[in-house]
Parts: sequence; C-alpha cells; structure tokens
Amino acid sequence: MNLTTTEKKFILHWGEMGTRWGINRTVAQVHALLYISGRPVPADEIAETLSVARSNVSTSLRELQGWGLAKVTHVLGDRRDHFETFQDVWAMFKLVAQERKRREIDPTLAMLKEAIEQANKDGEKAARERLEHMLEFFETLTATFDEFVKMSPGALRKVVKYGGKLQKLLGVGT
Amino acid sequence: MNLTTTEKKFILHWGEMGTRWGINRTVAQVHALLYISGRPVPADEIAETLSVARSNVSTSLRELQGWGLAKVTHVLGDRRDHFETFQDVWAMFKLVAQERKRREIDPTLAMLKEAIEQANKDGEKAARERLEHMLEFFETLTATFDEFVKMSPGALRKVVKYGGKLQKLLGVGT
DNA sequence: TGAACATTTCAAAACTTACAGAAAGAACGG
DNA sequence: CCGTTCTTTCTGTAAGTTTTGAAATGTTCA
Repeated sequence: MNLTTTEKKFILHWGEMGTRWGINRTVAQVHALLYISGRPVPADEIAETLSVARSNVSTSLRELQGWGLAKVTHVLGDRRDHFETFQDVWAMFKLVAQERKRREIDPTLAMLKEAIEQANKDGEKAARERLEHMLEFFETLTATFDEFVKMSPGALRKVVKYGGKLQKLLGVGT
Repeated sequence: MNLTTTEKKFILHWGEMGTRWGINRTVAQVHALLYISGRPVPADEIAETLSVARSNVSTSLRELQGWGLAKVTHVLGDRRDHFETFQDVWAMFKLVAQERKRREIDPTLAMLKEAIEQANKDGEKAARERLEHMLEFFETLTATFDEFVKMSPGALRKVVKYGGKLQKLLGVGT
C-alpha cells in the first residue's frame, strides 16, 4: 500500500505516542495503519508499507489482539489472514484502559493491601497511613473509571457538557 | 536509611509501574522513596538507600522536579539539599496528568488538526473522517479531564458515589 | 582566598529492548 | 502425500536507554 503524506504523519506520530505510554513503536504503528486504512489488511502488506520485517508484524498483531485492538477477518478469494481494528475510538480507548487496569492497577491495589497489612503487623504507623491514602486514591480512581466505561460516547459528551454544573449540583466545591 | 520489607516492596513495585508508563525506573523509585519516607531526604541518602549512583539520583530528582513531583527543602544545620514529595496523592496525579496532557495530548491534537487540514486539501475523504473521529475523541477526553482536575478529592469521591445516578439524572443511557 | 563539601555534567559501560532474518510449523490444494 | 503459501517462533545483532564514575562546576564558611 502507498501511504499519503497525511497517513504517514499520523502513523509516525501514533508510533511515538505509543513509546511514551509503554507501547512498542511498531505495535502502535501497525495499529495506526489499520485504523487509518479502515479496511482489512494482510500482514505482508503491513510489513511492506511500514518497512518492517514480516515477523515483526506478526508479533505486533498478536499483541494488538491481546489488547483486543485487532481482529482477524478474511477476504474472499484470498487465504491470507487480514486484520482490522475498530473505527470507534471511544471503544478502543475503553479496551486499552480496561486492560491496563487489569494488568497494572489491579496488581497495584493488591500490593498496597498486602503492604498495608504488613505495615500494620510491624507497627509502621506512618508508612501504613501513606499507603492507605494511596490505596484510597486508586480505589476512587478505578471506581470513577468504571462509571465512565459504562457510558456511550454520547453520554460522555453530555456529561462533559454539563460537567461544570455537575459539581454545583452535587454541592461539591472546587 | 534502612528500608523495611514493606517499604522495599512498595518502592520496587512503583519502579515497575513507572517503566510500564514510560517513566524511568529509578525516577519512579526515588519518588516512591520520598513518598513513603514522608520527610525531606538528602540526595546521597537516596543513592545509598536505593543502591544507585549519586549522579543518577541527581538526574532523577531533576526529572521529578520537572514534573512538579519533588521540591527542595532545607534542614537546619545541614547544608545539603533535601527533597520531598507531596503527601496528597490526588494532587500528584493531577500534576502528572496535566503535564502528560501538555507534553503528549496537546501535540496529538495539533497533529490531528494539521492532518485533517491536509487530508481535506488532498481530497482524502475517508481518512479525513477517521482523523476527525479521533480528534473529537481526544477533545472530549481532555474536556472531561479538565473538569476532573478542578475537583477536590472530596468532590471526586462524591461524584463517584453518585456517579451511577448521574447518568440517569442527565438522561443519558448506557 | 582556599579548603571542604555538594551538585551537576558527561562519556563510557552495562543493560534492555526491538528488530531482521532464518528456520520451523500449519494450513491448504492438487 | 508433497509442494506451496502463509504464519509463528527463535536467535543473534543492532539500536536505544539507563547507569555509573570521574571530572567539572558550584557553594559555603573559616
């Protein structure tokens, strides 16, 4: 596939964004390519387009599938696997966020609870309190997040629109 | 400083979390140490406690300061710089989130706008639409985020508590 | 001013991660 | 059943980053 200037720019930027958030550059680029092309693409075409080894694409696609961000489809008269991603950005964001919660936040919650327990046993009062603050924060954060994940894009937009009023409504100050 | 088992566990975990989110392990560990110790700590003590080079600590502290996550204080009768971090986890989260927005989301918004502009010129209708969806998503995301950043920890907790009712209240479905 | 202490900068070493290419493994068609 | 096509796994190498230790710079106080 031949990329337009726009597409190149998008893919490169997305790749860089990935690296900043702990996601492999190639993985992010493959995802960007699937998103921007908006049709099922076979792995060798991805490899050629991005100028990376075919094997790399295979690994990247596998990882994307692990995040739920890519799915295999088939095209009539072609026995190669083709790959697609979602066109719904909010849905993709939810997938990634939920997965990161599972992989990173949940273990952190577990660690904090364990550490608090131990600090308690060992009589480390000050440290325990700090850990408790952190635990409380993460619990609030994930609860908030769970609320948001339930929302449709439209719902989210409305919440944002009325967001300013929201705080007053609930009687909570800045 | 001698670390207890609890403290070690916390610091190590925090370091790993850092790496997953694109933050240098040592930087995250230094931050964890400052947080858990809850008092001003001089750089050489940090180096010794974490068993990393003094220079490394210097760099890490500088980076933490760049995020607004560490500040210099002084202790009477000691002319070394001492370093502290906040005890308010929500405040720290806001700092990091705002900074990441500035460093990563804002450039992404700019890129998307530019790309849309160009796609428009070049008549790439399909690509342009996809980019527009993404732009819209990021704009909603940042707007939502800005609302949250205004909230106090207490306010946030209340929003979460009533969050379920919120959607009904606004008449927005799942 | 200069000795002692503190901090930062920098180049090189150590480590980690990403990648290409080779090889192995499946799936398919004849 | 064998050759072809497609996909995945494996391994050495390249690229990138982190970390160190030494040197340079800055600061303080006598």
